[in-house]
Amino acid sequence: MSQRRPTSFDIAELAGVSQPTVSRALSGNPSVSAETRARVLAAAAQLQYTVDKNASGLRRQHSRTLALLFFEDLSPEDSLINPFYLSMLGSMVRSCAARGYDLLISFQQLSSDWHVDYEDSRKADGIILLGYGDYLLYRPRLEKLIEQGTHFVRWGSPREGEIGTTIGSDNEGGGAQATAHLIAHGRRRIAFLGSASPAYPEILDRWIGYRRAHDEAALKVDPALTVDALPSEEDGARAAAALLASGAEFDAVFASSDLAAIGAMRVLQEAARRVPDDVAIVGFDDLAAARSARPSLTTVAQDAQSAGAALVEALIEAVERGTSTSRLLPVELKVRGSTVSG
Amino acid sequence: MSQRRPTSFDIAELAGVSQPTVSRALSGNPSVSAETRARVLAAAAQLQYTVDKNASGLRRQHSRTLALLFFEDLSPEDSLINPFYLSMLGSMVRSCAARGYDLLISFQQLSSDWHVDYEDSRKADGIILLGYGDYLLYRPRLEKLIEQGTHFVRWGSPREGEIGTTIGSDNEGGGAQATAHLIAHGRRRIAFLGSASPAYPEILDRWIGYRRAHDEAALKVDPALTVDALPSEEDGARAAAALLASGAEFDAVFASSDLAAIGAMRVLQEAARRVPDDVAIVGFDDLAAARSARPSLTTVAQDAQSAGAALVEALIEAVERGTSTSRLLPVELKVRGSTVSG
DNA sequence: CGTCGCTATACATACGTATGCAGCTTCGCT
DNA sequence: AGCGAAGCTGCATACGTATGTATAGCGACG
Repeated sequence: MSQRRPTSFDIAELAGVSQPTVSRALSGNPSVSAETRARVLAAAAQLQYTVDKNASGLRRQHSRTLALLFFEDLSPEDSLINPFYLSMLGSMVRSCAARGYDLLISFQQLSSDWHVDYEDSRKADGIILLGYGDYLLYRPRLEKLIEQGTHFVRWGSPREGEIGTTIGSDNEGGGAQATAHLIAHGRRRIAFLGSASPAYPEILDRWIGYRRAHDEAALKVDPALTVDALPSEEDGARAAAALLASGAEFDAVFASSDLAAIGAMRVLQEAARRVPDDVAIVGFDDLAAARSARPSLTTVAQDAQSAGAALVEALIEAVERGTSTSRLLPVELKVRGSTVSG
Repeated sequence: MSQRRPTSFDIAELAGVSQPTVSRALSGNPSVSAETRARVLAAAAQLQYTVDKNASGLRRQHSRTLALLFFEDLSPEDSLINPFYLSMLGSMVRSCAARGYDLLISFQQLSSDWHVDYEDSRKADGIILLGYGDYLLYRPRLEKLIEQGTHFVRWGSPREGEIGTTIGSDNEGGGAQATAHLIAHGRRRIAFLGSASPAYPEILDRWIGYRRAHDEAALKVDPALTVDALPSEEDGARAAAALLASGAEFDAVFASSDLAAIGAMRVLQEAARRVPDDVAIVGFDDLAAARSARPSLTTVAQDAQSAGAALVEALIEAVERGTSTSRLLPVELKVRGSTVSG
């Protein structure tokens, strides 16, 4: 019953033309007459013909496939991907589909050997890199990719001296906005939950924005109020606990991620600090969880839809035209219940 | 600088053997002597050779790639994938990698034409189907897949009369457990937020469990307490509002998904019903959001890790051996603050 | 000592497509 | 009418791999 699947030769025979003509007709080559094209299309439809992508890829030396590579330092086993990346997934898939590309997906431990051989093995024409992780571990891999001539685009912090094409949010601007918002509402001792280390450039940028807002308000940044926290609920909780234990005074928290903010909010509430009366909290990302937190979380929204689309567009541009440009995406402060009552 | 990538002929020349010997050596064919194999492997490593998967796939007529197909009725634009599916993603990717398969990812609107041509176009050897949607729309597509001889596995409700290989949680058992738990804590008027319609077999099964638990406790099910709700926060909120508006008395809610439960909890709290004192709430899925809800949400946990692995294993079995078996995965009730105080 | 059998390798080929090139037809221009 | 050009189409081929079949080498046994 299930016959051998039809090839372009079968279409050719049915349409009364040669196989090359079938190939040209289907690919929209203008040297095929309209009448012939119509016959070929009809035959193809009749036999439910689809191009064999293996053969096509072999012949054309590219696959019209992009590889999406998540990598994480943390959570080696349960590999919980950062929800923000996940929310990009939809728009990446849609953008790929709109451009006729497929999307291959994969995880890597940053600490692993990282044989990024999708492009090597011709399964993908280019790679989208997505992940938090120690930049000092990360950067040498990027250098190797460039050396190999691999097309890739990454989500990160586009700034001077960055390597490769980088798409990212305006982290510094977002950090400044968030902090300025807190200052405008009378907060003076604002803790930063994140890391001012160059190992995490995105978070560093948010911290730079935090500092800039202080400068602009002629306030001093107290180093005791900066506590390391990776973007996870557990780490945010841990950092908030450490902050409480340190005895430092603070009337606001700017967390470098929503997850950390939510973890911190839980710990602070359990310690009987009222949010936002005693402590105002701002996060970063605008995950769904930010909206459903109680109180709802004021946060700097990154536009995951645009981000995913921008990554795909940039990579396709790199693959097809060899050029590509880094981009900085705007962010937007969403004011909610964790900073203003009511 | 960036030379033409090496082929098996280059390896052959370097190792002083023929191209077929290279192919056999790399694929572990036992007819190659250990000494020759070692020479070939060394040459391959030296040139950083990787097999061209297009050529390999063309020759072998399969791609060692699986396609993952999300489809949704709802949210056509922002395409928010159900978080539970997303949490399967990790284990699916890992399982694929462990078996040497790649994973291709795609979305479909259930209402669209659904040209599932991944297998047709030889990009994938089989398809994993994941999604909520009206089963009456869904089933004809499955029949077509079977007719085409496509290998596929789907996440759903494995029961009598189901078509194709289906992996799913013990929804009926979970529904019964959740309901029995509420009954055991003295609740007598338990609302069900979901749908008792055959269009959503998983949800129907949860409702059947809900009814069975009532039967076993010699309680009557009040039809007025069953309210339609799709698995989304908005719909859960809407359903809870409808329930309140109906004036029906109830002292517990069993929501057929965590998202709906969280939406309902918010609405009930805003209506000054105390959780769990006035209303106990149980969800289904055990998303991360269930843990961070306030109060934390009692829920029936589905094991996303096992689920993803089981789907991949079943599909690979179908692809490689032509056999495959449906499986029912156990669930576990997680008791938290939304049903018991303290 | 010849032949058989086994092992390890080489030879030849097919998978299905896309494209450079050649050839044919038709038309227009002089 | 003759010639060139342009528009379509067919011919030949290459992409890189995997595998069926043939062959060479070698030891063993009658």
